[in-house]
Amino acid sequence: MDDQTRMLASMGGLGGLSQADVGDPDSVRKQQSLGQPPQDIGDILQQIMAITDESLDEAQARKHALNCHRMKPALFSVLCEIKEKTVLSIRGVQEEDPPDPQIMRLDNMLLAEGVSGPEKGGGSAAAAAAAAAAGGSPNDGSIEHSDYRAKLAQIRQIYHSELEKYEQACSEFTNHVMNLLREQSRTRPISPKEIERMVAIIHRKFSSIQMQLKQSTCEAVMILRSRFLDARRKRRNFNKQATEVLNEYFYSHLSNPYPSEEAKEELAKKCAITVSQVSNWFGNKRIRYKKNIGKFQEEANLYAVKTAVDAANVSAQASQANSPATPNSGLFICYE
DNA sequence: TTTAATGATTCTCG
DNA sequence: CGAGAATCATTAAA
Repeated sequence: MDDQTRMLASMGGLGGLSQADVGDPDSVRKQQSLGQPPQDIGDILQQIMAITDESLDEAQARKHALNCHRMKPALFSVLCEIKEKTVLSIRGVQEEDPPDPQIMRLDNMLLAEGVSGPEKGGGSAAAAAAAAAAGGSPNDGSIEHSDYRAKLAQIRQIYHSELEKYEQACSEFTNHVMNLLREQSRTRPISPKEIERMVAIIHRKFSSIQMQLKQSTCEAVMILRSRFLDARRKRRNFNKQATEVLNEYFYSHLSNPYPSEEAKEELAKKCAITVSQVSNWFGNKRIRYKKNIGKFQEEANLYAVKTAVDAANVSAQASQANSPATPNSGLFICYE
């Protein structure tokens, strides 16, 4: 066997031109058409069993001979060309790769929710924006909001770690495949273009995985948001002391029960609720009082007495301590 | 279980 | 944008 024959033999699998093919076409047809798998596997096993150190050495030697052969580059380039031409016809199907509108939408949403994009800062800013949009001053540090933020942060963290994992796996896999192909390109006609295409295919696959990740993250955020909104609807009655403070203010300003922004803030602080809750309370109270003054008369009297008593106490204390009168308590309570 | 009370939301209007 | 009004949804009382 001279070098050229041997070379052809070793390339046989790919080019479809093995000695067996040339020498005995019938045998191939027999194997392919009727298909006798048991025999095939048996053959293969036998071949594997027959591998010896010498045969491995021989294969290595053949490989080396092939690599060094002066005709190799020319032959490979021709084979690559042929391959390229046959592949070209198939390629058109999966060629187009425009920026997916779906993935853009997901990206935008993740960015808006502060999941992707700049780290911590962006996230809390978005949460703060959500809090502000929910109505109320930005420092409404209610439990739900911090809870929401915490959950969002958790989602963000998972998202980032997963994304990183996928990216790492993708680059690892790509490297692996590229190395493999480069290695094989020494014994098989593989053009750089083909490697490039392979890499592109891998990236497409991984980006589809990434899209799934983004999608599920979006879903998680949506669920969190809806739960958050629901949670806001779940109300808890204010504690007794808070209601008392609010009622006191209301009935002692009955002629003009519209607390200023500062007064609201003060009340909010006293009652351990938010300013918007104070606003809600006064809105509700005003309308409900107006609707049925009779029903609230008892309450009104009660608080009037209370503030009157308080005022009396305060003034008594004040006169006792000989200190200036307190500025703002029950001054226009004239209940008898 | 029904009902009243109550905090929150949503809408319109000035 | 804030107030009023209607309404929703939950809680507490009956």
